[in-house]
Amino acid sequence: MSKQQAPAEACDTSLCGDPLSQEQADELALAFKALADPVRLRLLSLIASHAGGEACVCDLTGTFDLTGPTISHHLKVLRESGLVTSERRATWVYYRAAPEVLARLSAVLQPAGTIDPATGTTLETEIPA
Amino acid sequence: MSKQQAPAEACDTSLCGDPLSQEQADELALAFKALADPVRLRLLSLIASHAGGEACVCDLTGTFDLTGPTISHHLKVLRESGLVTSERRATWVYYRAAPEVLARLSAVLQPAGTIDPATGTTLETEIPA
DNA sequence: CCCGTATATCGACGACCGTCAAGATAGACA
DNA sequence: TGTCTATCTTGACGGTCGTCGATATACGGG
Repeated sequence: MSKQQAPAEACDTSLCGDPLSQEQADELALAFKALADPVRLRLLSLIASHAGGEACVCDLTGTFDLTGPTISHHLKVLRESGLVTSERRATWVYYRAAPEVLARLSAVLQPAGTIDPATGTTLETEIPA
Repeated sequence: MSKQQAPAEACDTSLCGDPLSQEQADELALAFKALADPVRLRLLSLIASHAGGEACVCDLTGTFDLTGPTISHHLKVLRESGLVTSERRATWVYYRAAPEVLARLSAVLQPAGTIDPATGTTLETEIPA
């Protein structure tokens, strides 16, 4: 298989195009570090897949054999990494996923293997005719 | 290899569709943990962007202010997580990125934010009143 | 205003991680 | 065989991370 060299834009935000400066790597590593824990991954998926696109903390704690403070800690890591946002409504705090941040991370990983040679675009830039 | 691009199934391998079992989360966390370090991210990007799709260790060590053993350690983490493969040719060892693994991780993150609304899948950017 | 529930912070402890120096292994070549 | 270079392994040290119990803050309801 020959290597597919897509238009310059497709590689701009990915691993295949730029040797990734130290600052970029530092920033990306912070985000991936937030994803590098099974509990946080499950929290994120619970939030992202929850009806209405948001989930209250009380919806999340029951899923794990972990104490409240631990869940709160993981949510804080997700929040500070920008992967989720939180909003307090009355007694409860609701979390929702941050689509742009997730899309950015996805774009970094994608073109290294799955650039479509035909369009040269990634999925999120694909425009239906 | 089949493409999982069917509109209705776009959530099957992503955060938006499945609450992500503990086993899935454990496995994904291992991969993201391998990405959760600036040095490894830069190593991966150097490998992925290198001419011919592969890079020898001697091409990589010069980029960092780190000792040989440390680079070797990071390459081992990348190797054991499946993100890269290695092959010895004569005195040198060549590394290349593993496209399928990267694509899988990319797919996990993507649909949470960037599914086309026409496909009818959940979309967090679209917030109904 | 006080009480109960929901969520977050603090402080501590054990486990894991990144880094290094020293030594080991693999291959090329004489 | 012996030596040189390239790469990996080992063992150790300091720092960071996940988890907990105790405590604090926020809010609604009596």
